Amino acid sequence: MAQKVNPDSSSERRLKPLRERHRAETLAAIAGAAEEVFARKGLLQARVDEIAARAGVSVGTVYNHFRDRRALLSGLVERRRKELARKLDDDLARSEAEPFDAQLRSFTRTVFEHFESHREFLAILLEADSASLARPSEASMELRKRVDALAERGMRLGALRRDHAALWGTLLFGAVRALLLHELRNPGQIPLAERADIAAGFFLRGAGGA
Amino acid sequence: MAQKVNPDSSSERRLKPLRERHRAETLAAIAGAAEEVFARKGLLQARVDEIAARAGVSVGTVYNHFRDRRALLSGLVERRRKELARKLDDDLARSEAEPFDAQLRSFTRTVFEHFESHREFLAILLEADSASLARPSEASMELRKRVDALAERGMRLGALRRDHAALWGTLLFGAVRALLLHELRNPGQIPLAERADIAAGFFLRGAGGA
Amino acid sequence: MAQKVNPDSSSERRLKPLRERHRAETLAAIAGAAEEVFARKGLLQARVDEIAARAGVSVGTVYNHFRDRRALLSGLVERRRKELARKLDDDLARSEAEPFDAQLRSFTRTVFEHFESHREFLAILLEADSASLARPSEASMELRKRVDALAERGMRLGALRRDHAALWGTLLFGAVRALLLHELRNPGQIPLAERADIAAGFFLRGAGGA
Amino acid sequence: MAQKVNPDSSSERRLKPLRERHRAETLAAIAGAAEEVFARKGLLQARVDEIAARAGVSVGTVYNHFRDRRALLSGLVERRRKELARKLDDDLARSEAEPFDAQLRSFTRTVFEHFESHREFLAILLEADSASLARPSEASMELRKRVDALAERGMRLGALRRDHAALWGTLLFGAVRALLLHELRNPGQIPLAERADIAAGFFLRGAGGA
DNA sequence: GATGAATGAGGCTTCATTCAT
DNA sequence: AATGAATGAAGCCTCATTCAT
Repeated sequence: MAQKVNPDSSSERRLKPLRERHRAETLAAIAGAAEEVFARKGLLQARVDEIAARAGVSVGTVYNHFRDRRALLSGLVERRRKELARKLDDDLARSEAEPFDAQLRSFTRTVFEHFESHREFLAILLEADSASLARPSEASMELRKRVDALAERGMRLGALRRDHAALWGTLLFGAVRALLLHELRNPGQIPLAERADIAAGFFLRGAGGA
Repeated sequence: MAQKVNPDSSSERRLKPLRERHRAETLAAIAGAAEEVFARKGLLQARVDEIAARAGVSVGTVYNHFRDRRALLSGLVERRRKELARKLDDDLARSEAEPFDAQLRSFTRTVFEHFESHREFLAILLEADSASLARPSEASMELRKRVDALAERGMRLGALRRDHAALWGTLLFGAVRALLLHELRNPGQIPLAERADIAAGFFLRGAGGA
Repeated sequence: MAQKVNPDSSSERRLKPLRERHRAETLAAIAGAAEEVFARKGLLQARVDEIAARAGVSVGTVYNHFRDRRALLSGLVERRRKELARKLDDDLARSEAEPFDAQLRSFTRTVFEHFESHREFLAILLEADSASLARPSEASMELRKRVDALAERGMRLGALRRDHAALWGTLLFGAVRALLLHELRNPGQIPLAERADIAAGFFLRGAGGA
Repeated sequence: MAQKVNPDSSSERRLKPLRERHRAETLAAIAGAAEEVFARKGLLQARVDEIAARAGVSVGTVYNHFRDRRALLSGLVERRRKELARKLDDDLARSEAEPFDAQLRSFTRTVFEHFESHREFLAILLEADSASLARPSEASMELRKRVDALAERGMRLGALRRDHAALWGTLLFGAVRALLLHELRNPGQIPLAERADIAAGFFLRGAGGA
């Protein structure tokens, strides 16, 4: 393959990506550290300089990447939520043809898996969600859209009743959240796969008798 | 026997109760103000100064009644939780003989009513609940006991399945919480009584189709 | 003996002394508590309300007896110093005819005995002495007068040199103070009587060889 | 070997030392200001704000260098004590071969000189010494070691009696302290050199007659 | 860009003192 | 004269943010 190289710009070409790569690495380090510190200390007590220290950079560097503390936090939250949103989109697309029951289980499973890999940060998401009652974030809305879309499918397929259409999303979310909290407080008690099934089963059939 | 009552000494007798009454009033004023300010500004941003000002007392007075900011907040939360716990006890006692379905509706109704009368403070309870993931408060445990007791009754009456006995409490709580959040974000959309019925219905039967 | 009693005023006569006696008791209780608390917590950290509590009275009562915190403290110090001054006066008068050597030992012994009976408060006196470098208190001057009078006697009797007349008082005080401090830090190591002798001996002859 | 020195990179090399130098200057400014303010206002009344202002820095900067007010104060005291300890070590080494009489005078002279150059801070040292009766600081112990070492020499040389070996250090300290206090209250009355001689003379021979 | 010392507004808490009862 | 809740000025300390190097 012929390489079209402009000798003069080659170093420049490489330079930028290099810098960008380095920039990205720094950013990732900060984000990772922030995630950990926010998770460990809580939204209130997490301090910027501790995040910087844990990321192995100076405070100044943190502020070169994020406008302020608020931006750092919300950036993180949004990032994780978008990640989850993407996964859920894949999921919804993949399971389109399956019966609703399977779609629902796939959905809850994806959610539980996502939290499993960022378990530490879970507390933050739960907290942030409650703390900003007034103004649900954009990413939070994005998530809601997926849940609502799933609920809509369920109703279309006749798997969900239509009597409280507007609430199914909220309630599915609530059931998942409750199990996540349970898992946080009683770690390792119920295997992930089962948790997903329980959430889906409860959402569909409730706790009612035989 | 003739009672030798010195009318002047009665003032002495009344002295202590009077002070105590006044002290209690001050306490109530502080608690009320704190509830409002914490609710309006959030757990993070509420300032002791502002609470004192709104209560019409000086900062020092706040600290005469609460060791520190933390104690003020947790005191409030505990107080409200205990209040609710008491109401739920009454409720459980009153509805003992009724069918489980009715007991459950009564229970959820009491919870919604409680939050309705302290709507401003609701955000705090929800927040505080998540924020203290590690160490659920005593009062929080008290509430859980009531939910678990109700679930136990349900299972005894054959109204609830036994397959996930340990989770029913958590899930009922989750459903109620979800509807509370929905109400907070869409105020006045669903009447209280109906909310209670929806929560109970969903818990028993899920969202699954006809 | 005929008692000349005015029947109308008799109750009044007894009343006043009674009240005064009671007043004196309260005062003593406060002073005692203050002495203890100042000694235990230090001049800086001793709090008025703790003193009141330990005296078994309310804060208000403390302020009925002392203008302010400063007056309470200096009152105490002055009181103890005056007590010591009185004892030293007795001492000086009693030992007037004895040889200087004996007078000196008697003097130091009285000082050590005084501190022995208020050991806890000793730290305060030492502290207060240094702390108020600028303005030695009136009572402090009173004490100095006694020491200086003793030194003057010593010189008159030819027992003390005259080369540094103005300093003997200071140096005697210094020697006594040093031994008091030693005792505080190594309690019970040297019996009181010996301490007095050591101080007197050192003051007269120094530490120099045979 | 040719040294490839990039002049531009030298600035990088100098960067850290420069900052460190500046940091050290700030520290010195704070320490100096603290010394002055503590001396002028007293251990009790000196405020951190004022120290910062006088040092020409913000409060925060003070706290970047000292954990808290207590650390600031004890840091200062320790620093001065260590300084004196070093001087005394030099002194003890230098005068080793001289007769004890001369060693002693050299010792006291060094102490008086030290206080002369930090006269303002003297009050603090005297105060701090009494205030911390319970727990003599490390540096305070260091000083005691020097005095005790000197006393030990004196006894070895037969210049000091052995009857109260353990007390000579304490008593020498006491004599010096007494003269310092005298100087503070009657400034300029006795020249420094003479003060040192008086202290030494008194310690060796006492105040006793011809 | 990275660094990290400096900044200083902002919040919490204390505690001597007052005063209505 | 005693009480003790209320007062609020005063201090300490934190920590997000800036900026000179």
